[in-house]
Amino acid sequence: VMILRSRFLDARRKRRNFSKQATEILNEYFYSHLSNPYPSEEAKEELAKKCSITVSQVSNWFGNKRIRYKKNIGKFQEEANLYAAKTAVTAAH
Amino acid sequence: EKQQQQQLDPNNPAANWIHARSTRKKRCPYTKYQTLELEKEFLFNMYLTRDRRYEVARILNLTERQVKIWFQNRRMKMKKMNRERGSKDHL
DNA sequence: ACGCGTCGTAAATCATAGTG
DNA sequence: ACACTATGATTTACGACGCG
Repeated sequence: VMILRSRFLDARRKRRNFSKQATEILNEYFYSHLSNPYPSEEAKEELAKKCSITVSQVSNWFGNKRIRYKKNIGKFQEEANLYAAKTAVTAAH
Repeated sequence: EKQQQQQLDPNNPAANWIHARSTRKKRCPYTKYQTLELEKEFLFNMYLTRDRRYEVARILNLTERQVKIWFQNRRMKMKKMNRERGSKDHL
């Protein structure tokens, strides 16, 4: 019984990558708030809803993104430019 | 004081959100045995008395501070699990 | 002031998914 | 099939703040 339980709990680590659209939304927020990429609880809830993921998953995503971005800004330069251009177009309306 | 730059420029690392205390101890994963014993203790009681904390720390060769923090983290984990278990418990 | 509580996070690590 | 990398989740360790 304990074995079955532990297997079930370990299954939490079974994961699927987020959808392309979800990643798109998260990246848009991240790069448009690059000076302070810390969404409020409310912002997290909104992002979670738009991405169809949980608030915890949004927190995980930002935690991972911040540290990985910081660790290698160069690697994300292209991505940063892409989203900067995208939000610029959106802002231009 | 530090001066903040703009975020509009992609060339700008835009980094005031770089914390990291240099004095912070590097995370060291606990052994299977340590974790198992801590879990058993947590099952017994979610909150430690000072005496139990001293004993657990001594037996597992951890500092009292590490044990205290482990319990704090464990309670947060339980809270998170309950939160997710409550919103939808199908299966 | 002390000391332990929660909350949010950094950083490292884990485990698996994705890719060439 | 098999390395190797990307990515989401979990695990230690604190800082900030609250309360008795």
